[in-house]
Amino acid sequence: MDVGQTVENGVSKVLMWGIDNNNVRVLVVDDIFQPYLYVLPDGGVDLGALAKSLGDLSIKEAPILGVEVVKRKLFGKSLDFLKVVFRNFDYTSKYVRAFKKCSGVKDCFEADIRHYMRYLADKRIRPCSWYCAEVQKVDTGKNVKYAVYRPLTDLNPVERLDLPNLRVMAFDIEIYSPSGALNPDKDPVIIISTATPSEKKQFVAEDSEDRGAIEGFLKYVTDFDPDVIVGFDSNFFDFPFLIGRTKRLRVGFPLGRDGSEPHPSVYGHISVAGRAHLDLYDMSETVVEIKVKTLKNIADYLGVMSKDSRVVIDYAQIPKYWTDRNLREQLLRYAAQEVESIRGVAEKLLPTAISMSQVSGMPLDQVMRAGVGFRVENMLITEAHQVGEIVPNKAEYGEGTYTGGYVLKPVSGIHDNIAVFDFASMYPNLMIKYNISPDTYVPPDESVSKDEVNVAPEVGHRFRKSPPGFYKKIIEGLIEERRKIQRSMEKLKPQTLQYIMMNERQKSIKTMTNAVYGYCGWLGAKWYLKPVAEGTSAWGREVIKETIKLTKQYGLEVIYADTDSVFVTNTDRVDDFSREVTQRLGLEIKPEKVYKRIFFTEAKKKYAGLLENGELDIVGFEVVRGDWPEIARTVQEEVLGIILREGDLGKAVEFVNETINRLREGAVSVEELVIWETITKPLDKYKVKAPHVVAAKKLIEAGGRLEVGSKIGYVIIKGEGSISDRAVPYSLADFSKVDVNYYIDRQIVSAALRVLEYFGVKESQFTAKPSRQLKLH
DNA sequence: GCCTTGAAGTTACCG
DNA sequence: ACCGGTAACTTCAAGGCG
Repeated sequence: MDVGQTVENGVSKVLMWGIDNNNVRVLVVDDIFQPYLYVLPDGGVDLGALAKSLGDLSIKEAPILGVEVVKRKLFGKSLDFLKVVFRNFDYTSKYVRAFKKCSGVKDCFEADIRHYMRYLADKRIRPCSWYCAEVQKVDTGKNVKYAVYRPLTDLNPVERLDLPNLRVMAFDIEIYSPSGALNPDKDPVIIISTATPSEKKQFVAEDSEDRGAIEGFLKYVTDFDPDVIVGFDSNFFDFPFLIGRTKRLRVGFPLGRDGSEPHPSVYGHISVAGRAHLDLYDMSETVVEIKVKTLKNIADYLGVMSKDSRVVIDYAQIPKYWTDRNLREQLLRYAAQEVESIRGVAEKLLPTAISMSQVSGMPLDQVMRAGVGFRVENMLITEAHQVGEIVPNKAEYGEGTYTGGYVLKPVSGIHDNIAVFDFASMYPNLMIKYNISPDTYVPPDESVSKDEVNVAPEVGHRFRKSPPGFYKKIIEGLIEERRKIQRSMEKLKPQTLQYIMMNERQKSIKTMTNAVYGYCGWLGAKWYLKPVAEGTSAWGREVIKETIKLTKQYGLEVIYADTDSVFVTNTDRVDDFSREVTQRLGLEIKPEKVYKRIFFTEAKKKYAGLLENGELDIVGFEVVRGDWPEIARTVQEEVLGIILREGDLGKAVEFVNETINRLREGAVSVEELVIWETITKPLDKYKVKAPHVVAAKKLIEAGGRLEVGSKIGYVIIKGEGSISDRAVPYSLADFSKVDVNYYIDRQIVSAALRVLEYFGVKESQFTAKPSRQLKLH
């Protein structure tokens, strides 16, 4: 469930926190497994002599236990390495520096893999899974709530689909900060709320005296002894604040199972020993439908809180609600609701996190914070060890970009009865088919006979046909595992926890499989190899272009195509068509869906279609973009609906005009006009005066907080100057200030016309307005 | 100095 | 810190005109 490491008396230890089959919390400590790294010698060096001189560099604090000559592969090439085993992982980088100075040493490898990750990889242990081992009880002499063991055998995987009964606790804090600065040296924690499936608690400060509340919370957590702690933005807010506050008050904060305090860990994550701390904010990144990731939006989307009787209190209002004794009750209710939302969301998203942990091999409390690239990499490292492949060091420079997927310009307008076919997992399957892998790639300077290699079209990269590459093995393994899970799901009842878990697991496997392609073209990847990515996409383009040709030969019209999908006129012979394409191209293509009616503009990657079940599928249009205000998105969605379902142009135009009138009359809320955009870098790094940047600066000036990566919501108000000059954070503007004409011209009409101009509708058909005369104002 | 035009910068989407 | 392809917005600077 959680993994850690420590060095005691110079001995490296791996700590595995878990739950046994009697529901007892256990800590398994392995102090036998020793840290190591690989040294690549220069060619022609006397390995024995080099091994000896490396061994001579041994230092007392971290003795070298052995230097062994081993055969390993680096990018598929078999080479001699020296495996240096030593006792204390704290000295890894010291050894690397010393070894690199040593003559006869070309490079060091795998020195940056954390000890516990190497342990998991070497021992094939996946987090959040069941294992069986013979153990020896360890007497710690301490009064702890868990049993401590030392493994006597390796951990053997157990085929078990169920999860233990995890104790999950949500928490949330409220701060009294009249200045809004949220300074732990000054501002007290007024409310700490917790929620478990069976109990809700609140620890409340006595005015500004919060010591008791914090101590109460600490005692509660220690007594309840949660396995999983969840918060919302807790990595950046709740925990840092609590840590700062307890330091200031000089109270201990031993929240960890081993009595340690929460501490910053990898990927900017706060770690609590023995417990998995999860920040819902990280998990919500997987829910792409939610554009602005607030707790409220996430909870609403997942349907975890009833919308009635909800108390809404703005952050800025908290001090008022706290000071005013009559309002305090409402603040407490608000805080209780927040923590209940967190708990509810956690319940829905925990299966995703657990399955990602199982598949990537990363500990549960890291996996959702780590980027996709690192998850893939971690999975690859695990596999590399099994096939004797050394983990390469990160490339120091990239080779620039390469060409990706092919996109066919759509036939614009309305089409009836269109079938969409797509190649399932096209890139992974191409990697299997042509054995595309970092270890099968043949560099241009290497000569090899023609029939031993697959040659990528257009780009000419060569990959050995055999032996099976490292990627091929992994991808085949993942596909097989996914099939197995899907088969096992047939026997399970939907809605059961097991079914949900299996479903999440197969989805995670699919996600990871598809991410391998992106990974190998990523500059930060240890296995970065441009020809692998470039070759894969080149074969992909060949396949889709061939498919388009075959489609035409089949007498079907191709309306649109993007990367691995084609949109064609529907036929009663869809199955024949799939079979023929599959057979001719050697890659499986499947009918994915049928649109009764579909609409394209001239733009690629944008379409709206009516499915056979009556559902409207909108892709790429402003409707699905979070950086368009709700009012424009709603108008466009309605227009598309009317056009596709009823084909009634007049009605569509009328709807747009009604919305314009509603806006003119002030019958809309400011919320519908807010434009949300991400601040992607520090404000002073922007080269142009963009509206969202100007709005962000105004927010900061007014004392607001905004971090890189978060979204700013702004509206355009009336007045002089450019749009940027008139962009203000929505919290600072009321409806009377809003530039109604901007919203009509640039948002509503623009979004509506994107669709309606294909039916001859002109801008002038929308309620006459003083157009483009900002200058006269 | 004003206006038009196209490039640059920026974001968020698709697969 | 997965990839490239794409649309669309606003700003900004260059070029043309008088």
